[in-house]
Amino acid sequence: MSLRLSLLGMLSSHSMTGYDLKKMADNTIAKFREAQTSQVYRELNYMEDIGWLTSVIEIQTEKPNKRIYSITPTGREAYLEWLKESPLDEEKLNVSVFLMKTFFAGDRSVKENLDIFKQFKQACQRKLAEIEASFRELAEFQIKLPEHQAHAPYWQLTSNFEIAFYNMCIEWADKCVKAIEIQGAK
Amino acid sequence: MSLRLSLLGMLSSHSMTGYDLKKMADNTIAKFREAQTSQVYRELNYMEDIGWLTSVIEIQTEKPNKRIYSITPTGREAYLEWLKESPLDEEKLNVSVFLMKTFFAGDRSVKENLDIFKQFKQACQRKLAEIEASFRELAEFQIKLPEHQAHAPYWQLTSNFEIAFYNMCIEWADKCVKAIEIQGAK
DNA sequence: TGGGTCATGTAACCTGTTACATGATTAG
DNA sequence: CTAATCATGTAACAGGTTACATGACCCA
Repeated sequence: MSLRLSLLGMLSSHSMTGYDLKKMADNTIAKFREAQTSQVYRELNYMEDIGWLTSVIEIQTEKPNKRIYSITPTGREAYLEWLKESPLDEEKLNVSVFLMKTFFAGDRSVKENLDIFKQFKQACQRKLAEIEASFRELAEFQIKLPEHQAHAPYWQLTSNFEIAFYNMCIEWADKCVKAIEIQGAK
Repeated sequence: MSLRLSLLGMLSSHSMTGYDLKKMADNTIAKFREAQTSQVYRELNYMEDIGWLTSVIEIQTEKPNKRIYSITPTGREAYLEWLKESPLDEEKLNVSVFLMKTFFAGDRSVKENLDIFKQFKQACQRKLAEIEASFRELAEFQIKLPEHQAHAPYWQLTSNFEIAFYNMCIEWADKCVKAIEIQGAK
């Protein structure tokens, strides 16, 4: 789903071939979501079927012909709607999807971006609170299963990771807000 | 795959039903990998087919009968092999798989754990170096596509995230090593 | 002469998700 | 009376991965 929308996002600034999209994805969003060639072509077919894209074949003599995809108004609408969704509208806080959207955030207004990053921060703070709660649950679980003693210290390490992760996200979100404010002031 | 191995890991300390496994997964590894009931049963069937598990039906009168799964020696071997693999043996550094394994790290020796966490740290350091390289690639990409000016500051934010993430991982790995050393000294 | 780039895709498979189905007991 | 708990699963679908197939041109 999010690969689909990312391809759409790339096509929203340029018409391109599947081949170009694959290369662009490798250079940009690959860290959050890899794009297999086969999946790229499948998604393009699908989006053409549902009317988000149209394609034209360009005949070349020295090189293989290429099929150039362009976004349609319906496609652009779908893309902007996806971008607009805040991390709270999505069923759960999915950080890698959030990062993919950040990659396309230039297609949102500065105000929208400020709001979204602030919401993201709050969502992370709530996550931290949840982790504390599940910490207690895990402790109860440990009491019920005393034979798991050897495992307990490592369970703690995974909880520590989560806490460090969301704290990092919060700090990052703060820095993003500042950066966007400076950008917006220009 | 990693859900499969996680279920196997849980069964390696206790024989349990699918229902128990689902509950246990919800209480423990759910943050890294969710387990749908349907998938749990499918994986159990599959692992029984390939000889990693056996099952016995326990007839109950007041409650529905239950099918209790037990790990076989082949299954235990497969589990320990999976656990032993360092983050470098796996094709790519997958942090959430690493965390799942951390959850089961009590089934590895203290020495193995120390090695693995040190290797994890090194892998993260290498990732940081890669990010710097891809930073430059992204910059080139921007030069080629000057119309992407509005996007550039947000691309920067995603790179910042990655850097913060791997730095956090490195710090966490250091703390883990210290914690394991203290634990091992007992 | 061998590997990289350009350019398209198909087929099969694996994993994960959603929705559906059943039914008794027990606690509030 | 109603919701939760115990306990099992199937079917269909969606999304991502792996492997395969083709073929010309260009550069070292």
